[in-house]
Amino acid sequence: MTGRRGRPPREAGSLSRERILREALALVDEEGLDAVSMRKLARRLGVDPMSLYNHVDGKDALLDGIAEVLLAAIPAPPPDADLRETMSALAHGFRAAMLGHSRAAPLVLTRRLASMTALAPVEAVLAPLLAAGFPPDRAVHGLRTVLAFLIGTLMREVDAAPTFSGGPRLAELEGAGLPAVSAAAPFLAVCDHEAEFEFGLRVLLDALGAMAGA
Amino acid sequence: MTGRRGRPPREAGSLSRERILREALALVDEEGLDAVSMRKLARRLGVDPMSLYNHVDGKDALLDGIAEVLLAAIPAPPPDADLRETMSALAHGFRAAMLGHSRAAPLVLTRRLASMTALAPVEAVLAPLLAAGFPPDRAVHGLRTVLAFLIGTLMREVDAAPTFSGGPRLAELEGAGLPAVSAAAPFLAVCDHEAEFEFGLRVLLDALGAMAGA
DNA sequence: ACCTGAACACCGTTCAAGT
DNA sequence: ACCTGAACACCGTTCAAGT
Repeated sequence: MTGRRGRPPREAGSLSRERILREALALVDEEGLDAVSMRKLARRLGVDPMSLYNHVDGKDALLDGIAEVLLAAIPAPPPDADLRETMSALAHGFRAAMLGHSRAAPLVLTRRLASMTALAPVEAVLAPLLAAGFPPDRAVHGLRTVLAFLIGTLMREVDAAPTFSGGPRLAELEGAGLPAVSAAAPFLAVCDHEAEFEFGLRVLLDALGAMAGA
Repeated sequence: MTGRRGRPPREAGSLSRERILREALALVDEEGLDAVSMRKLARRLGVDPMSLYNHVDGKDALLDGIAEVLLAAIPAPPPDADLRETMSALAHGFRAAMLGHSRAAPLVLTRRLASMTALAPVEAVLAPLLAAGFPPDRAVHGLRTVLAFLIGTLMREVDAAPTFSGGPRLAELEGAGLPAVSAAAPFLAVCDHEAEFEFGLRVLLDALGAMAGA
């Protein structure tokens, strides 16, 4: 922990939306989403809580701003790649961006974003689908299916969704009429996120590839 | 008179975990998750805020309790159905349970549950997979893939995830280097949740069926 | 244009006291 | 065993006042 608490009046250009968002993301990374408050963030910035409102529209807008920072970290796919490579690159880029800030990821995965920066990845997905011959309605269909998978999978990786890991003990299960659960218990106890992700992605990209033919 | 000792003119029966959870769910249904507070809930129940703590372990446990109520509403699948029918019935039951309380659904979709009631649906999914010949590790694989899809899809239906509906106006898109987005704009503007759900589910159940053969 | 501090209307939870 | 109210340490945000 670096000692950036008690701050003298000025330092490297005082407040700005960018500096606020960067500090907010650092706060989420360190202490989690529940720890975010306008007052605590202001304290970290050495500033009165109300000063934040000159650059950010309130707490909800602040959280949206953090989500946009995460989304902006998704790299653009190589422009010469085919449909499958493009989709795969974007999916992996999305995943890497979320896992790089796993405590902030739920902001992207659970909030409705209406900003322009949210549209850049959408463009990057739709463009190759249209180029592959998908009519626009089915391209949107494909986009949404892949996105639902990504959101659901990442929600689990990011610890916000159930894995059934350290749950109840095995002994209770057998006596409780849960034979299948107890038979699979050792595999419920661990989760290879990487493998789960690759498996699901392959299934979906195969299905998209088959649709592209028709 | 009514069996219980004289008590201030409150509604029938005093406090109980069950009554608290029912009222909490009603509060979420009416005002949304953000409106839930221990104090407001107590007010609705005509009770001191601190009385709730005799039946519930705090706000987080209260929210977990609401999630369990939702999960308990998933009907058991018909016992004589085959793999595909069983999985389909459970998926539809899960969806119906979430859509029946869409503002509370994020509690199920985003929180890690470690309770026994969360395991009943898991048992119901694993049992037919094992019966169909899946080894336990691959059955868990299948469970998790379907669950990720359900969570991602329902998160969108429940309004917690992006649909790209009422976003920026079309005119801005063309000038912003988003040709694919603007070409698909009319389809991004609407979302047939039912059709999206059925499409994705079919893709996954087909893949599971193919795996069952091998 | 930006920053500040007091003030308002809330929170979740601890604790000591009541029945 | 259950319920209560005061108290503590917080919130997000409005507003009037400062520079």
